Amino acid sequence: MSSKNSTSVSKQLSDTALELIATRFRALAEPMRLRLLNLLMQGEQTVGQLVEASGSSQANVSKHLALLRDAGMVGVRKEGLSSVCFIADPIVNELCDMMCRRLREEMEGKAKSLASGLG
Amino acid sequence: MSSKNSTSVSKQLSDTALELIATRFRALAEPMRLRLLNLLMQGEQTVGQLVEASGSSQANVSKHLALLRDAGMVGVRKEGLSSVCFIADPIVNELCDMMCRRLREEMEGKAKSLASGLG
DNA sequence: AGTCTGTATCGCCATATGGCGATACGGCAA
DNA sequence: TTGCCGTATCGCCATATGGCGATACAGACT
Repeated sequence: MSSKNSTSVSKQLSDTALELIATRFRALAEPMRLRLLNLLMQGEQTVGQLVEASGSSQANVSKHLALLRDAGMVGVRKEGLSSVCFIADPIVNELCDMMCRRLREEMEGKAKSLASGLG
Repeated sequence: MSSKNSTSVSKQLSDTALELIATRFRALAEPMRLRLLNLLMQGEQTVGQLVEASGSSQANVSKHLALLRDAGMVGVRKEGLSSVCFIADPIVNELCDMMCRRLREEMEGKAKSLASGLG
């Protein structure tokens, strides 16, 4: 029980844990990667499809996908010549949904205070 | 209904929405900021306390806190000479808890497969 | 074999960002 | 007023990273 992670009230995180968490969040911290994930939420897609749908270059999409793959968020399955990508970690959906919901609430709040504070 | 946002099954996100989401995630994508948030999860703290507890410089802590404040995640209340900081958005706890849980599962899985795959 | 297609990777550049020391600001004390 | 304390901000540097074009690679087709 001498672990530094006291599971009682305060859960202090170790440096390495912080790095790991930060890395995961960093994977979600780029609009293009979020776009790719958002596209993949609609179902599996080949890299080529993602390139076309995202409007970005093939090189960039490939690079972003590699990062998402390294982060364990996206999986890849070969199918003929193509690489079929899919969301490998359901936490992606949860995190994005949560963040979207929060943003929506916030925007509604802002709109309301704007409307009431116009005078 | 010719909008690119087909509201049926798939929820396509606009560019600005993606930017906003990415910005929020980016605020969580740095170990030092995660450390500050982790410290604040134990309760309100002055900037000075955070400087000491984090082991970072006063300038850096201040800069990170400013970013977290801009992201709406941390609030500040003046108390005498000091600035007392607190977590302003409960989503911080949810997101971090979720991510920590996920990492723990993952590490346990890795340990298990490592143990069984040693041969 | 050669060729084409789909992806991955490389080199480069521009920008963004973290950390540092120094300094400025704002409020309290004497 | 002067001086001190707690924070915020500035300038600088080093690194990391996104986007781009070019290229390498791997598998399928002829």
